[in-house]
Amino acid sequence: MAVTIRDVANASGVHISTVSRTFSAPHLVNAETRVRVLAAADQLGYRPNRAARALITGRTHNIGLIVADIANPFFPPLIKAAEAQARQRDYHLFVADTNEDATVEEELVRALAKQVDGVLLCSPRMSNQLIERLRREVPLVAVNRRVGNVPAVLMNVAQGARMAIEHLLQLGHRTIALAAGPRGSWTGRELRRAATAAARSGGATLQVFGPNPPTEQAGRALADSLLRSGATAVLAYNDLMAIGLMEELKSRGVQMPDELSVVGIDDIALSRVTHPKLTTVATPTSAAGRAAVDMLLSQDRDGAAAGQIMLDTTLIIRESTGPPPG
Amino acid sequence: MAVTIRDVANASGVHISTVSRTFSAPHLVNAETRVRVLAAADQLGYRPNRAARALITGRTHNIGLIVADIANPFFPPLIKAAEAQARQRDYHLFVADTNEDATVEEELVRALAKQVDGVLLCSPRMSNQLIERLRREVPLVAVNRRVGNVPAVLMNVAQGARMAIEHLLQLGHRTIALAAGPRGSWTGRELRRAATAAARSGGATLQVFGPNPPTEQAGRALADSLLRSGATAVLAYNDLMAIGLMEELKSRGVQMPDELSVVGIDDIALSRVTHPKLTTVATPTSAAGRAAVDMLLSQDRDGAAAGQIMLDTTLIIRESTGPPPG
DNA sequence: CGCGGTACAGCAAACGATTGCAGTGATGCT
DNA sequence: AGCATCACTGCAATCGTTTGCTGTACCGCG
Repeated sequence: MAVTIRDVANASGVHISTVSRTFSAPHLVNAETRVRVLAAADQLGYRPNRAARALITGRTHNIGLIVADIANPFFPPLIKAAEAQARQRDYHLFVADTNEDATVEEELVRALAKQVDGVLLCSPRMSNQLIERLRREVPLVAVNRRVGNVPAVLMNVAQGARMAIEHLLQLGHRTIALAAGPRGSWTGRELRRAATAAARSGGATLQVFGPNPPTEQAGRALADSLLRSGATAVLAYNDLMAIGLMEELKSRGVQMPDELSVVGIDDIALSRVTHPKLTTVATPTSAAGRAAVDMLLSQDRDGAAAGQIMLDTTLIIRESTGPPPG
Repeated sequence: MAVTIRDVANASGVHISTVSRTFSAPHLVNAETRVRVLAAADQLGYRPNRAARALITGRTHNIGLIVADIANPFFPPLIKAAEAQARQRDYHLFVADTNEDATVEEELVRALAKQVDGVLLCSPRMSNQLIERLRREVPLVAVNRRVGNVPAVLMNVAQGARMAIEHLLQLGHRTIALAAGPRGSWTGRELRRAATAAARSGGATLQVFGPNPPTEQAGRALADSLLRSGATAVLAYNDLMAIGLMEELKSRGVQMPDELSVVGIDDIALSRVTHPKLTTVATPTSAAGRAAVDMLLSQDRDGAAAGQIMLDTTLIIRESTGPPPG
């Protein structure tokens, strides 16, 4: 019932190999023949069967994208950009969600390995060791994680953290809290390292709270200890936590930024509509999605390792930061 | 280099067909042989090649999910639920984004048709006629769109609209505005029909503004005409528009809900953190994602049309609605 | 003892494409 | 004229599975 290469061959009076070549190596077939074949093909509505093609060429023209949580607003722009870029290169994108679970993550890579040409691992939670191992089974690009020389697209959160801390120092803050992210997050480690260094060199103390899941919920839960800590400003692992925290504080009547300054990371859409609007470090998620796809595909073609790239972040000052009280 | 069924056959001293049957029809192979094969298989790390399997069985165990805009916060929970449900049934999910473009939509269905067992069409923008035609080329489930007897998962926005309007009537509003959605949206038509009816039967007027793209931007742009219209309450096509509108109004110093009440639809995560918090009609997106996958797969098995299901919505009253001024 | 049945396991033909190789006619060069 | 070259096209093997059919050994039964 489906129209195959054979139908096209019959309809245009040539051998199937000629039809095949019309699509995959047009310069090898006579111009007249080519138009005849193409005419027949689109009159019949022929589309090459990708499974058959994959079987013989070994390339599926699919790529897998694995994220910790599709519903986390950080990811959709990345997914969107990756999908668009992939499609433009005639690739289709599998999307899979691990629910922040490292075990699921591994299983997913393995399950996908055979039916994709490569996998994009976004903010993976698994161990370095495992990533290096999986890399030998399937071409991989890590996003937001540096491990050995595994090809990676990184966002410069260290730089972002520095800018954020310097912004707070400049406002006069001397006791700053860091609402840390989940264990196993590369971004989280970078953040902590850079924030600590920046605070110290500015003569301030940085108090770390965590690890925490990267959720609004977790942000809420932090309100208590934060309030007791005496910190006058908080830098959160991501906007989601920052927003949760702000919600909780607001419900307790804490004025922001007058009583406490809050800075997030990511610049998700949400952060523009909170009250007060969130000061945050914007991460280039769309660019990262595109870059990751490009890196994966070029790696795939060359066989060569594709290196690692680091994308800059930007501090966006809105309304949730101000001078410390008193 | 990859391990195939042949390697497993060699390692366990049986014919490849026996290996194949060990996986796809275990009852046809002797218990002892079976354990031998399984042992060999997982020692070698064998995974059946889905392309080869697809080629002969005609079933890819993939399904396609097409949405208008991945970054629209309405969709990620739906995608997430669909992906989880699919995976549980041993299916993988292709995700594709149309950028709200009906032409891209059609092209995507066609491109995916050959390599999936079915397609989930979420809030499609294309014509009814086209949907019916495509349906003959590939199993389809429409989400948020009723067309003929195409299998569909619907959300009862009519009921939601009714509840919202009644809520506003009860508060005393008599001039209500509807910020309409995009042309070609089934949800939009339902909404308009139900809202108009509910308003009329409550003795109020409903003024329609639109069509508009379903974006924050569009909501912002509506502020002017809305303010001039004399309406004391607005029901928006979705939360995104409602939020955009609120942002714009806030920047002009309009107090909500005192001077104007706003109701959204969808209950996206954002709507809990705006100021004031948005009163909205919650749509069961996760349930819809799961249901759509189930419907697609059962349709696929039975060949029979799978019907249409309608999921209930809930009115969530928060802070953006109150009595009209004066 | 022979016959039918059962329970496995192997054989080989598909599925729909790609691709190295060989064949053909025409053309160019000497 | 003869030979090498070229441009094209056909042939057939191949990718990794599934599955209908055939073969074989064994069992129970009459």
